Amino acid sequence: MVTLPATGPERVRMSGDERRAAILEQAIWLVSEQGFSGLTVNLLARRCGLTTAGLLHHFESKEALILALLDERDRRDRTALVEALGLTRGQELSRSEALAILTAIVARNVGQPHLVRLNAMVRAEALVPDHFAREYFKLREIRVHALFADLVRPFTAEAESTAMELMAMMHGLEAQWLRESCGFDLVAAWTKAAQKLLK
Amino acid sequence: MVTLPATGPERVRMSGDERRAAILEQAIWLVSEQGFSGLTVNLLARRCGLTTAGLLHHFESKEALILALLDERDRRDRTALVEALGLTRGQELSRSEALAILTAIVARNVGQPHLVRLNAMVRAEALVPDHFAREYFKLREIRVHALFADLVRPFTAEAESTAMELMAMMHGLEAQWLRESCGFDLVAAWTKAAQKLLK
DNA sequence: TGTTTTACCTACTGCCCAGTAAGTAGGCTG
DNA sequence: CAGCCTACTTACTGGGCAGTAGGTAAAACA
Repeated sequence: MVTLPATGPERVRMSGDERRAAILEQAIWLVSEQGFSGLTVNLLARRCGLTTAGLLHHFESKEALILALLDERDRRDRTALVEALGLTRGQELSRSEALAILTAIVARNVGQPHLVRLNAMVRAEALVPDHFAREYFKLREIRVHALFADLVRPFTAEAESTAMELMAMMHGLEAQWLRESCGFDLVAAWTKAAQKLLK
Repeated sequence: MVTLPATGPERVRMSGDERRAAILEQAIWLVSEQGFSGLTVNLLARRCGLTTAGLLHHFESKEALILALLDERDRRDRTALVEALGLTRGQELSRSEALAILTAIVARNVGQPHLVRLNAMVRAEALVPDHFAREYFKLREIRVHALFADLVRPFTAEAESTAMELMAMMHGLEAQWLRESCGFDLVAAWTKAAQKLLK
């Protein structure tokens, strides 16, 4: 292996937790820039100022790293969701309150297109029948589906199908927005679309 | 390279065109089964009963092969679309006629999930900023967008945004359908959703 | 202060990758 | 039947890949 010299003099020694966090942060950027198949252990290691072996000291395999990556992204997402739901926890929401929450989620995503891209790309990659992350996404979508359904149930007869439509629309619009290099107002497009779905 | 022996006695010699078609057919299956990164020249060659070198006699590089693959898929899709549009060419469509056409497109896709998966996976992969297929998908989505907009213009004030919503919903629902292993009635879900969007 | 733990390195392995060079053999055309 | 075109082969190359073995030195702890 072409173990390039680690970034020379300014080599840093971090604690395990710090280093792992730094690696995951870089990994998120790398996947979003280069795609899933563009994530190589050596490249990621170099970006972190490490060697391959140094990186693999913290994650025992590439697959383990990717699963940790997904968890990390998920954790951030969940945090944001909880914030968006915020004070309204457990209440019966009105149509416009639900719409506001859904829009807040999308609005947050607008601020971090690299995370949205990461998500979109790995989610698609995981469509491969025996993909190791397939189950992960299946479960995740079930959770989000349940959340959306709860959100709209108070004022919608068909909460299940509406939730599915909202998810499909959100993912679909986000993908188009990424394809057009964030060149249109995603929040506006989403709000307009979501209103049609929330009848 | 581990050039495995080509399939022994039943080795077939085809004409260039036949062989190229056979290779593309196999490639479509392979990508849809293994993902984009699962497409290796050697594996594809073996599935076609060829060696790596034999395959590369027909496509000068892997990238050229993939672009040919996209064109092939596109060609099939367009053929289907023309069929769906069929007799209605150039007419002003009613809302229910437009819905019928949109549903026909989805209904056709239900019959070939491997093509849908191929499409979804490569489209996501092409979100990478400098991906060689990025421009391809950008143009393609513009074309489909224009087509959908024309379809709904006669009875919709906001044809542009509605077309975008339809595309997003179609892709989003198809992705969920694939993730759930074709485990729900995609056409029904689509029809219900499209009706909400066509106001 | 001596011992242990751990972050990280150098140096390496074996594998698979896309692609090439040079030759063989089957089918078509003169 | 002669010669050519082309489909396809064997055999190879250089490079990148994930992962490993074994060592070094800094921090943490006794």
